[in-house]
Parts: sequence; C-alpha cells; structure tokens
Amino acid sequence: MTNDFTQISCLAGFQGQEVTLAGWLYQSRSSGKIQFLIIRDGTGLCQCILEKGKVSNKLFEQLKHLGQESSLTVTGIIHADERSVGGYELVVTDAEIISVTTDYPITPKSHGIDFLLKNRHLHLRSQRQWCIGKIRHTLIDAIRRFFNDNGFTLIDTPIFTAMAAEGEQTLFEADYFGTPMHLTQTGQLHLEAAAMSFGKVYCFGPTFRAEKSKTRRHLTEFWMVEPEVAFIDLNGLLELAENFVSFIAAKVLQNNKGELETLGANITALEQTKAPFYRLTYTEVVDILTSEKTQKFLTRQLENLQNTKQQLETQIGELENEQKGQIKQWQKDKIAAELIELNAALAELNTKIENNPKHAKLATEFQWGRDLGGSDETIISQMHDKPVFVTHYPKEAKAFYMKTDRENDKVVLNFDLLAPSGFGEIIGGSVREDDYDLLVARIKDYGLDIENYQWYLDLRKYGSVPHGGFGLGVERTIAWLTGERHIRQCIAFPRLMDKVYI
RNA sequence: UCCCCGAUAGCUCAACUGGUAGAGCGAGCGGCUGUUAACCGCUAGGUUGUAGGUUCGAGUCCUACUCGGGGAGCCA
Repeated sequence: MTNDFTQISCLAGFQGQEVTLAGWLYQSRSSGKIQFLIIRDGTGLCQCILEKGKVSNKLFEQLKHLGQESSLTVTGIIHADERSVGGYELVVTDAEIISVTTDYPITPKSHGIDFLLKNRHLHLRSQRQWCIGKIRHTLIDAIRRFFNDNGFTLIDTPIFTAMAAEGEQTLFEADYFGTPMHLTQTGQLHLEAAAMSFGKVYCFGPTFRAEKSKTRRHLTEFWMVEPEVAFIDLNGLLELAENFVSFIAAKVLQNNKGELETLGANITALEQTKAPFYRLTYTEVVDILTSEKTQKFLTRQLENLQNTKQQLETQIGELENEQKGQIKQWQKDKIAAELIELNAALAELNTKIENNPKHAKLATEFQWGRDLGGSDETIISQMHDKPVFVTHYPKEAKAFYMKTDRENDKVVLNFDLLAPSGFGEIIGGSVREDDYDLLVARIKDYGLDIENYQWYLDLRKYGSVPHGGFGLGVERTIAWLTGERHIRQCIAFPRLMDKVYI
C-alpha cells in the first residue's frame, strides 16, 4: 500500500502533477466554499485546498466535519505557494477518509506539561516532538558514523551488572534469580576490557541512575554513548571529544536546519561549535568563580534580569489596562492568553533573580576540593560562547577509576565538557588508573568490595596500558542543540525520578 | 530529602477584601471562496483534588492528606 503514496517531504519534485498523500488531519479551517486541510504524513505538513464544486458535495461536507487526527488519503495537484506551510499546497480533486476521529484530546491551543505527558502517546504527533525526534535520529546516526569512520568497534556492554562505577546510592536494584543485581550506570568498566582487545571501542545504550534529582537535566533512564581508547592521554581525549562534538553538531545543522528553526534553536551559536574548544583546569575555574570578574558578571546579569523584569511588568500592566477597556470579548481573551504567557515568563525570571545572589554566594565561597555544583557549571558555561573543557578535578570529588595525575597527586586526569550559554555538562570523561596497586588502594578507599573488581584489576595485570574515554548524554546534548528547556522532551517516553507516565 | 507555588468545565485560565461559577479553545449546529492557533452567531458542558474545621454563609480562611509544577543537593 505504502508505495503508491507520495511523501510530503518530496513534493518539490511533483509540481503541477497529481499525487496522493496518506496521512492524518493536523488542522483544518473552513471558509464557506473553501476549506484548508493541513495534512501530516510523518515526513512533513502540507496544506490541502478544497474548493466547493471541485469535489462532490457529499465529500465536501464530510471533510468539513472531519475531526483533528482523522486519517485519510488526499489526491490533487501540487502547486508551489509561499502562503502554505512547507511551501507547497495540494488542490484536492479527491479524498478518502480512512478513520474518523472525534474529540482528539490535544488541541492546537496551549496545554500543561502534566496533561501532555499523560498523553505522550498522542503528543508525539505534535510538530515540536516530531522535530525533536528527527533531530535525535540525526544525532544518533552521526554519533555512530563518527566512531565507525574513525576506527572504533562497537561493543554492546551488559545492562545487568554486579558492580558499581558511579556511586552505590544511585543504583537501581534488580532481583536476578534471587541474586541482587543492578541496572548499569555505565558500560565503561566492561568497555575497558574490550579496549584491550580492539584498541578503540564504543558502546551505546540506555543507562540507569537512581539519583534523587528532580531537575530539568535529569532522567532515571537515559542514553549514553561511551568511547574508550587504549594508548591515549588526557590531551588525546580532549581532542577526540571536541572533534566528536563538532562533528555531531555540524551533522544536525546540516540535516535538520528546518527543525532547529521551528524549535527556535540558536543556530548562529551552534555554528560556532568548532574545535578547538576552551580549556580550563578545575583550579582555574575555582579562581574564576571566586574572582571579582565573576561577581561583576553576576551583578550585571542580575541588573539585566531586573531590567527585563521591569519591562515585562510594564507590558503586563498595559495589557491589564487594555483588558479593562471597552473591547470585544474575544480580544479580552486573547489578552488573557498573552498574560498567562507573560506571567509564566515573569515567574521564571523571578526564580533566576532569586537564585542569582545564592549562586554568587556559592561561587565566592567556593573552596578548592569540592565538586562543581550545577550553579557553578552554569556560571562558567554562561561566560563562554563555545563548549568548555574543565580538567584536573580534585581526587576526592571523583570516581575511583580515574587516574591520579603523577605531577600532582591531589587531582585526577579527568574532564567535563560544559555546553555553552548555560546548558551545563554534556560529557564526563577521564584517563583511567592503569597502575594495579594504586587502583587497589582507590577501590579500598571508596569502601567498595574488592572481590567484585577482580576481573577489572586483571586488566592492570596483563599488559596494562594508558587508556581512557568519556560518556556523552544523548538527551542533554539534544536539549543543548535544540534549546529545549527540559530534558524530558528530548526522549520519546521519559522516565523521571518520581513519575513514569506511559 | 528540603524549600516555594499550585489544584475551578475535556484543555488553558478568570471570580476584588468570604455572599451561591465565568470566558476562550475543544465538541455540536449555522454563516463566510485564501485561511495561517482564522473569524462571526447560537447550543450543550461544573458536588471547585480528598477529608475535616471556622462561619448565618467557603472556590475563597484554617488543618491534614493526595497529586502536580518550579528550585536546591548529586550527576550524563
């Protein structure tokens, strides 16, 4: 059946020709003797024009009363028309209704997030979620392409695992025929074993973390790609990471510019995502955070926020006055809708204004040795227009497997990559400890059961080499690329800390 | 886990200091030959999250609970 239908994304090649589209009614408007049906077919949107007299009266009346998301096929001639979504429109000569929908719950008006998540199975059809899905697809394809084209071998690491790698309090427990097991937090440890066989490897799959984190940056189930390379040092890893991120950003820009535009992404900023990225050590970051420059930066930011707040309040005041005046009811309602949006923006601004001094205080009082908090990362990330590497964190703040810097044993050879303009961390990586005795000591220091790590220690016994790798969070990367505020919109069926919808 | 905010029609929201519920969208019907979240007219639609309390009277005040949103800590 599929082969007979023309895809909306390919309409450019069919001007003046008659085609048949198969899809769903995305939206319709009628104006007496003319109807505008917007059809969605999974590849795009197309406005279909229905004129009275050009089709049978029966069909005209049926289509006039057809509910949103009804499925149908439409036949007609394609014309270019800039008034139309997508640039082409179809003048209908015939149509066949496949399935009638009544009372589709998601209307073209605004909805709350709880409602949309409860209806995620339907919300996936919306233009926004569709755009994000297309971008996600490109991103994942680009990730695989990059590693495949650069000599990496894909290794599928297990999801059931006995070991902890990232802190035991964030493990999901599973009952494995009576034996306690965990869902994987990372494929890294197994990947290190594979790297000693293939040299350059990567794994790509779902990852589970039971973090009690109810933020716009956290999911309990997320997708992570992790490369691991034998014979590499920290600089080599940074180069790999910046080439990788530049590549995937470029691919998304190349394939999904339209989707990025629809989503309101900052395309000019993304175009600057080219290696080399900025490089700072943790110690430099601490200096920056506690510097006067940062305080000034935050003060200026606060002033800007307050100015914006004032403008918003003035705007809201004007609208409220307008609303009281002698105007039509529908105009009042339009203003009411605008007010809701403005008030939401105001609430967000207020949160930022409230947080600014707290963040400023946290930054000034920052002491060497602590891990960077979310707000600290945000500040550093806001001060830069390209991704920033932060390297050489204090040993105590990081995982047991990270290699101690032989020139300064207080720090490890690790890095985080912060996406610019306030998006925060998208990559975490490190050189791995390759010395048997040092690794044993670290495992003991962390209070981990050494029995569980025997095979991992073997890797340091039989031909140990300097090696390392990193992990990139797919949903966070999508949030950064698209400018989407919340990570839950960046995966089709999100799993949140205290809520799994469908 | 902690702090702040919220819950009113299918959806998004109104209802000034306590006085018995109101719009838009959506749905149904009608009008309009170029609409872009179209517009105009009519109709239907509610035990105000749950349980108590204060009061002559509670959507509005108080208490507890449930659910949701935002933020913090921790992280990709």
